Amino acid sequence: MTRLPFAEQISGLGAVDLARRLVGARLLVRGTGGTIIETEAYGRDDPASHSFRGPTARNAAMFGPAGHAYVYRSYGIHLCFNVVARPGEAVLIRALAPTTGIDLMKMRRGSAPLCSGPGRLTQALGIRPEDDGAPFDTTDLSITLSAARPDLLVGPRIGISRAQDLPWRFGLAGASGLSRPFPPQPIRQ
DNA sequence: ATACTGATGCCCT
DNA sequence: GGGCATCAGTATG
Repeated sequence: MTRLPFAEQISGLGAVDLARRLVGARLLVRGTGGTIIETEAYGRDDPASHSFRGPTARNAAMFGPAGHAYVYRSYGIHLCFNVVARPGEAVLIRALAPTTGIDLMKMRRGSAPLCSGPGRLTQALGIRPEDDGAPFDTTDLSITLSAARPDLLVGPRIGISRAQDLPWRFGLAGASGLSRPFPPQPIRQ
């Protein structure tokens, strides 16, 4: 049973919808990976987004094809890994529950936590600057969406100074290994 | 538990 | 020169 290319599965989704869909999906990078448990959406007219001021050399992948990777260096030290949605929109992957290649992740990281936080996750998975702009559905890089729609936690994004009010951070309810706790969730009935 | 600091790349004004 | 979509280490309640 074949499956649609990842780019087609997410075709037309904005960053917020894609961020919600990616929680619970499986991410594999060259033999390491796990279940995505935390994401953040970054929009096109979003003051906290790298795309806010339009295309540059650094953010070019955010304006490239949907369903490709956007990888950038953060604070000069860490890499952060995103999935491109509509033009100028992307989803930051902030945490995984590791399932595959855990020994390799431990060698790269040295100590726990392995994938709790965007910089730790890229180190554990061996993400490289050259992965910027790369497609999924390859032997190096793949995402498998989950059929289930798990309960999500929602909260403000981490580590930004603008648009702090937007509830564009999403987490898998009940997951351990979130990069930070979520605020108390509103009651759903 | 929170608070600060240094490491470092690179786009922005 | 300023400001980060961060982390690890250290210091202090």
